[in-house]
Amino acid sequence: MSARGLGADCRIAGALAGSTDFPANGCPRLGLSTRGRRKTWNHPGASSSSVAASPRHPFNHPRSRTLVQFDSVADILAGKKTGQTVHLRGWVHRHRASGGKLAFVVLRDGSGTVQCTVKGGVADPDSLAMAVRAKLEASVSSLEGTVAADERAPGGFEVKVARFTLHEPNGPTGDFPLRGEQGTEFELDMRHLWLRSTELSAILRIKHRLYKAVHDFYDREGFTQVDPSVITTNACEGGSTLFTFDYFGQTAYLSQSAQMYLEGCIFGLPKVYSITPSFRAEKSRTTKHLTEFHHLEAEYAWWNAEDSRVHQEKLVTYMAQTIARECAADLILLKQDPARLAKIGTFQPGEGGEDIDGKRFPRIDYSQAVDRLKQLGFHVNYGDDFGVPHEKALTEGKVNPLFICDWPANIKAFYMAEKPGTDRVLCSDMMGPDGFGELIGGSQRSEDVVSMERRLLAQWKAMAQSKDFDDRRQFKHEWEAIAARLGENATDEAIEQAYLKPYQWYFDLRRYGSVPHSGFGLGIERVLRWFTGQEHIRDMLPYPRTPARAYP
RNA sequence: GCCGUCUUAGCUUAGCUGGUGGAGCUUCGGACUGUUAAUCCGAUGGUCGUCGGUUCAAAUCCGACAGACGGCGCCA
Repeated sequence: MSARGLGADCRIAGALAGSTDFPANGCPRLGLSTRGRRKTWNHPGASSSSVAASPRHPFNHPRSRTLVQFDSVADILAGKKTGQTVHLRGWVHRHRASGGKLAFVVLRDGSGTVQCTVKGGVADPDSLAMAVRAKLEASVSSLEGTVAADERAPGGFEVKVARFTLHEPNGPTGDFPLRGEQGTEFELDMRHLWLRSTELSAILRIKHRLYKAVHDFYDREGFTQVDPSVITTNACEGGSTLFTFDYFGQTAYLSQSAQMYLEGCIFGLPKVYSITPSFRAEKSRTTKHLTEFHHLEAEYAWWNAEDSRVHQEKLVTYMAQTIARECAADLILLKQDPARLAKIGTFQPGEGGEDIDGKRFPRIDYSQAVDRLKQLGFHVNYGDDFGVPHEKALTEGKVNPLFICDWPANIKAFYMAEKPGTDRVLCSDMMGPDGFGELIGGSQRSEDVVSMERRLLAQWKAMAQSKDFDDRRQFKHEWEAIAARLGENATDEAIEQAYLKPYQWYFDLRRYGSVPHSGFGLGIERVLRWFTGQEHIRDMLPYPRTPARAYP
């Protein structure tokens, strides 16, 4: 988050700006009916209002006297508590003291911030002394006071405090390290404390809604969520570098994709999806790469590549519409216009999409994309992969993402289905607008074992001629390792067969009851970055992992 | 892996053609019963990333190294 230039007021944790998610009366999930005859946990008739009627009402248990019912700042700011006595707890968000006889403590409780005025004569002397010396970000375990509307208070309401207690299990709270202007490096070193910022809180709340939207969508679409393992002995796809580790004496990898495991699931459950961490060991230094990211992957029996695209645009549209509707306040806090997201998935004249059922992302064939880039003055030839400048040129200023379809087989993975009579494969990359990058990579999967084995070997052996030194070294290393294992039997053909051996379980899926099928992988953090319009993908997670950072 | 930028007090930074390093915030002390990132007065705080070189003299010029950040490639 490049928050440079923002005032400290915007920077340290705080107001959640209109969230309606916070339990209105403490903890309704533990709500007990105080009136019902059946005094059971999770009584279906238990309503929070029955507890709220008495703000000091302890949980309905004779030994729970210490559990005072706490009020929420959000309710105070909504005017629901005016004139009432409230009990609050939270953190010191701002602190202003004057003369040892008056202190303003702006309290943050996760639902918002409110000014609490601690005055001599109103508060008892111990409370006043504690409030005067309270440090920024100290925790307030108990604050009791009366709510009043007051124009002098930010937000229009303040709490006139009678009792104020700090929670200091390790002695007086020290000086909070984050304040005012901060550099990127310092923010990242202090990530565990920086997580209290309003922006990160807003982003993580939006991410939560995004996950919920995904699960709602797939539930409605009849999909089953499955849990493929993140530990794998398959160095699948080849392309990306994997993190390796010792798994009880054998080399194992942190998975970079659940795809192959999902493919194995569709024969019992024809439509499956998963959300798993995926790991990439490349030293990518960009604003859209993480070494650990969250991967939404889905796989479906009987669907072809275009069926898959229709599904993908439906998913992404649902995500965008849901976030636009449910997270408007957090989007505004992040200086984003919810209307921008609301437009995603709607027909936009001039973007090249067809106006079928009013919602459709444009598609462009790979060779059309090459022609278009040539018109724009790029030096690209049929067969080339696209780089960032090409992607930007094709997506600049658009509302909807763009599908680039049916790429040449030799620059795509071996498992993609060949397009009959061409040198291409049935696949598409969904490119986010304005260079937000590849959001989805998807394809129809090949069912042809001979073709997949041929392409797998061809891509492996091509590494020997690669321009990249690491590729050549890796090929040599792998080849020699297999040869050494085979000993006297190490003919070229035997080595190649040995290389293919780990994939045999995957090819079995084609040998026994194969079906045409398709699937895709979506980078949750990439989509979230696009939705929240943030500069860097690392702020899409609480503890981002990049090549230079695994702490805190 | 390649390319670029940066590294000065706890934090954010100024420091031109080399001549004994300035500020804001924090912290500490003082004043203050209506502040809004409180304000006002005073004080503390710096082997200028590390090592080496040029020079009478280096934060400043040169080199190497380290770390961070960013761009490319790879991808989600």
